[in-house]
Amino acid sequence: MKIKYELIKNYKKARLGKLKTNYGTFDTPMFMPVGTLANVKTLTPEELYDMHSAVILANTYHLWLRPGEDIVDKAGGLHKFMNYNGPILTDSGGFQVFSLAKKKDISEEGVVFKSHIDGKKLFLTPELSIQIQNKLDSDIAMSFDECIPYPASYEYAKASTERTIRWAKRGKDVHSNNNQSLFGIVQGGEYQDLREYSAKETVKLNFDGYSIGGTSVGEDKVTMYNMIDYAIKYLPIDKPRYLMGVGEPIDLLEGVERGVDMFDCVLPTRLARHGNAFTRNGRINLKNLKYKEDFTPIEDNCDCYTCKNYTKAYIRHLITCDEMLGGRLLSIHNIRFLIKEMEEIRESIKNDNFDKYKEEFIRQYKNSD
RNA sequence: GCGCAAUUGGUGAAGGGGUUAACACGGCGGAUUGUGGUUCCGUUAUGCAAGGGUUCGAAUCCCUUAUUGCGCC
Repeated sequence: MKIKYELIKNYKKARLGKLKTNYGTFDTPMFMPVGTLANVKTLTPEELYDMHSAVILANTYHLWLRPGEDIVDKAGGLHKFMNYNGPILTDSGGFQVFSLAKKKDISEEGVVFKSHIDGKKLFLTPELSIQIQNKLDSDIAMSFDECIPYPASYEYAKASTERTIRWAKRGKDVHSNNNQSLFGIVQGGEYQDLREYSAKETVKLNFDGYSIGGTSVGEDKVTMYNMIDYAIKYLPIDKPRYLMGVGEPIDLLEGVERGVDMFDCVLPTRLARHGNAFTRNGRINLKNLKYKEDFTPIEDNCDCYTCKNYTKAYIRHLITCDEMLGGRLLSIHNIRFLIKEMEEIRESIKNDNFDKYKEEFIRQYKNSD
């Protein structure tokens, strides 16, 4: 079956909902950790369940190159391949074309670009992206889009946005996995009328959910929040809304306030590997000398495995020595931090005090040390 | 005891009279938003074994001392 979204409650524009999938039912708004190469870097599925993580995000482009969608198919699909019994969303590869192809040639048909592994010439089309995702057998597939750089001229953004809509239709036409839902992606750059146009045209194609893409590509916060506002009012209330690639603690609050249901971001795991941890008082860098003899947990009242068992001084030691356990322990903490934040956000919506929760969270987060 | 050579930061070192002592590693700090796990950026010797001298100018030349290495009695 496809996913089903049920809107439970509104608090102004913020939404409380339930997302029913073949791998369980989950509350929204939610945060989804990124597992590009069929794993959330350094973590096991059991560890993800323990921190109440639900959906994870894997990547079409990366799995297409290695190991190849046929291998995953032979394994019995992505869930069996990676031993994950929660819902999986696959990104389409559109963002990778934007982020890691130095030379790319975008045409109506698709994108020609070079493999980041061996430089081999690749050609990815909307149809191919969907076909690969069908084989990967994720629960949610994403349309193949072009992520517009920032800044971009109006003419470029308009042409690209219109093409992304044609690509969305082409992908939908070949989509053939009845156990997989398909989301459309709103683009439009920073332009209000293009965001509106993109949202309306994408909705006409009748997807199972809608994403807001093309954010967090170098624009300032105000511009990013505007990008959400411009588009989200044209999205149907009975379908999930997913803000792609956004995951700073404050951005989650800003997104929820505007009506976003789902977020994903590499930040908690990437920051972890570089020694950074989220705390209620802002981000800290465990590499800092001041933690050398700090034998307290990252956060005293955090319920994660890391905080219940390890000290800052020990994690600093691991990170300093480039030991993988350091990145693992910090990944556990950082993901749990965002998931816990979402739990509290949902609770605050339920209790009609989201505004107050948001204000208090931001006040504390920015008042670091 | 005599002769020869060496001594530059936390480390490996470049520079053999011209001004701010190269580069690398390490250290310290920052960045990171649909992940190219090894990335990027900033900073880090007011000082060249110590002292004295020559010179407009010395890590670079000279002298003394110390330490280290090699060779010879």
